[in-house]
Amino acid sequence: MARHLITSAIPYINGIKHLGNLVGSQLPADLFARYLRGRGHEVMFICATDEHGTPAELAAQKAGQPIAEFCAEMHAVQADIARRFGLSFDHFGRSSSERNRVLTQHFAGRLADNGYIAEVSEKQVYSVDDGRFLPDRYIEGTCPNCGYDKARGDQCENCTKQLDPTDLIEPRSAISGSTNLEVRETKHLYLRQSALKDQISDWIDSKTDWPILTTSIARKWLNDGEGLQDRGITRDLSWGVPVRRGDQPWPGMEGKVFYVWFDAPIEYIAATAEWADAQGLDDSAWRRWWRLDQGAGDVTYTQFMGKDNVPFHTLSFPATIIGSGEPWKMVDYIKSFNYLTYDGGQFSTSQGRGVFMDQALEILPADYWRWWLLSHAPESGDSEFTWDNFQQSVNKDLADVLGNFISRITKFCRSKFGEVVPEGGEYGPQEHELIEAMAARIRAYEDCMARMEVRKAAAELRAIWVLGNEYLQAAAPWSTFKTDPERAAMQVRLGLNLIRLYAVLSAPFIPFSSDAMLAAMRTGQRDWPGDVAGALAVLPAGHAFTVPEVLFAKISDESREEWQARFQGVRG
RNA sequence: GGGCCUGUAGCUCAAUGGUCAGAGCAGGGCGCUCAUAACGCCUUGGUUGGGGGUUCGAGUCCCUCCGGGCCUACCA
Repeated sequence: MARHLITSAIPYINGIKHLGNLVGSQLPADLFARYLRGRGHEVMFICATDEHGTPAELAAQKAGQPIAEFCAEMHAVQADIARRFGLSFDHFGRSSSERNRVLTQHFAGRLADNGYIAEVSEKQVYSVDDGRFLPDRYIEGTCPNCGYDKARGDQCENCTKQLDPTDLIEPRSAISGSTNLEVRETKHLYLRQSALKDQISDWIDSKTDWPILTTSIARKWLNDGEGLQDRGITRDLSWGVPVRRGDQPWPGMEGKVFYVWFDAPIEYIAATAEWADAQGLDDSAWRRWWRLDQGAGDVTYTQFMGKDNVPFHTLSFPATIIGSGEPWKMVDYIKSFNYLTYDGGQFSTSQGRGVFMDQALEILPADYWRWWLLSHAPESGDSEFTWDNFQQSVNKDLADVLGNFISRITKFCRSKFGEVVPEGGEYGPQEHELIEAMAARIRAYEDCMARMEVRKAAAELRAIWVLGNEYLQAAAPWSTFKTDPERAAMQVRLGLNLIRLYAVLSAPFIPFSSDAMLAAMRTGQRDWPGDVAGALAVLPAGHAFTVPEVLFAKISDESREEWQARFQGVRG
């Protein structure tokens, strides 16, 4: 039994996430966590909401709520949706927690003590009417290059030219439209990543088994231009972790907060502490996951994230940890994902394009989404969601291959033997062949899971389901029943046991259906099958079961067309 | 502009430089009748984006051209 720490990139607080966000981090992390738990390992699966930053403040403002209230509400909403998607976090924390405030300030203090913090004075655009400094992209104006009148301060979306806010002609606040802008001097703390570059670079080089997507992004940032640059870790905002040097004030930094990307990864640690608090445990309970000097030496730590998060997890956060000089657990494996696109374009939170998590659950059970998303996870490149493909895959895999298998065996049993596992008969060559084939498939499935090859794991699981149909076809209990009822009984008994086995094996992908299958078989025995023959004898003759309702209703053409139309345009 | 990823059957994807480039779906044929008109078996289908090169051997390595995507450091 091993100990696995798993974190999913923490979703931003400003709204309900779409399916692209889900498949890029939380869902595969959940798959992995459920699998490892199923294998009997000790798992700590952590997620949280990422609550700081300008977009959160603006979203709250737009909603007409105080920021703290807005975040509390949105956190509850996201937590509820996550639960309904079956995301099995041990704790779903909040980056605005007291635990994170203390830890973030602690790390900053340690970094300063070790000489990895620089104070830098810089000039930034201040909007007098908004009463706030504006990040570059919140300044709009006319592009000096192409004349586009909605160019942003960081880049013109029309001609793609990189811009500085001061390049813009007639600049205005993207928040209020105010042109009452001025350049003000402000002081910020910078994390001296450049001083840690060699250590980070060596560390990345040691990770030879990481996905290319992960290491290539890291190397690009390490080696591009003049190499890894220092990064500002404070902002002039009111909502965030107040800048302090450990538990001491930080002279000259009054009224400023830490940059959201500085405190967000620290929340992985803080959320584990929040978990301990919620469980009524003391600090040693979470430190044994995070401190190498307090029991985390045998922990394997895996992070899941979309590719846009990779620089922060391969560079900034490691810089924070290394720079602290303290023995914190660092990540062992980073599984990163490309993007899921929607019907040829991008999912877009701002434009409401695509399917959002709450909407997805309104129209179909979570397992439908889980299965499709995971079996089409964007691992080697971006992958595309289309309603046609979704309907076809889900109907074929879940309804026809798995669901119908369960129907045919349970209903056949009921009609010939009643709702009880029948007695009699002994295995012949077909059964031994099945067991052998099953064992090989399960091993392949385990290998894929261990390597976090999500799509391949899904394909193996599906092949395992197919074995059941192949067996039934070959064994044909409906024929043997006529001449050799005992043999038919043995075949049906094996078929019923396959359902339980499938429930156990499928649980990481489709946990709700897995529960329904076990409930129908009236068993709670969900041990991972070490010995396949034994696993197929768990339900003994005489064991009562219930023929389940249709587990996976098919998606009709009418529904598909309706949803296709509904989600084409703007959310609403 | 620079960098990275990607291009394989109608579709979605596999393939440590080494048998005849493989699966699933879709298409075609046959079988079965327990089952959600489901399942099983067989089968059609590819000049691996184009062109050069290295090699005994290239989907895989190199060069070049074409197409798609992403990143480029103050959104997170």
